[in-house]
Amino acid sequence: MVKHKNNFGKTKSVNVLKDAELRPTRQRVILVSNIFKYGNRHINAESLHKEILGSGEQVSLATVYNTLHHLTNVGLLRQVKVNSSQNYFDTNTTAHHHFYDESNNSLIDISQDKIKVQGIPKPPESKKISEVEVIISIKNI
Amino acid sequence: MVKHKNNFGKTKSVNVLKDAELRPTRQRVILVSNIFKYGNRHINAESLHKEILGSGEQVSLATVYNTLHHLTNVGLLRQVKVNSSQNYFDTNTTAHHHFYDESNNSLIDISQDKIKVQGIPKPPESKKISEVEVIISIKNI
DNA sequence: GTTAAATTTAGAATAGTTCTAAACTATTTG
DNA sequence: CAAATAGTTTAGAACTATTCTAAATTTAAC
Repeated sequence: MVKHKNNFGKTKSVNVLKDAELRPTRQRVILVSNIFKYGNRHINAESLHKEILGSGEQVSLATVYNTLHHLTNVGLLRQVKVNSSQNYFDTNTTAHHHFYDESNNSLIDISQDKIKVQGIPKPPESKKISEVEVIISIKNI
Repeated sequence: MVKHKNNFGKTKSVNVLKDAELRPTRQRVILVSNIFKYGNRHINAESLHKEILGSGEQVSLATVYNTLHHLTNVGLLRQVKVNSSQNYFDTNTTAHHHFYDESNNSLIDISQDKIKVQGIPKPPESKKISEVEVIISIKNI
């Protein structure tokens, strides 16, 4: 897969963090730059941590977890509901769906307008719907 | 919630196991009886284990895990893909969908004929679809 | 610059699950 | 039906992903 490196440098990362009312610490700036440097991605904590160490920067794994959760709380990331042992965070926070490849635990986006879900029932009393997600599991033929 | 106890005694459990080419050991018979005694359920290993110990029977946790996986492999159970820390096994193996209650990690079945998913895209080259699942996350108002 | 508050960190703790290898049980064979 | 063998169970160790803790550090405000 070809990844396009976007313009997501230090200044932009600092602004993103400030807008989210998160202090732009050295670690968070590194994390935000890496997370949003490419187009939409599906990230898990361990591999993001390795990626950052690999680029010569130092951020602890605990901070990676903390930051992923902070970014999720402010709506910059979204957790994907797949039954992998690891937690996946998606940089695409707009409504969309996923192929989930069971053979290598990878996710592929499916745009919202491709798939129509009809007949969503009313949620139970005193509950509201927070998200509708279609997961299409795939495996090798 | 009211649970209806069905007729799923020892003989029936033994037959279910034999049909699945699993040896009907004491432990497996206990497990199968408990799993299928009520209507459709969403089970996780820890609580099934507690339930069995509570009824005065002895089965190790390792055997609970082993048996849940065996039953899944032969198609008697199905794993549900929600992003809880625990793995859920569903006794309803027919195609259907779920409400996932984020407030208490519980699942509610939605029958297949209620929800229509249209426009499922073709899977990538040399992959095939193994399952299409709609997860409607709900939370307290 | 000083201070107060927020953040980071290493490592411990936790939770859920899988692994291991010895003991046991079910089935097959003679 | 006894012995052989193949499959199963088990306790506990190991493992993996994640969260917690509390001390050290950094940031932001004054």
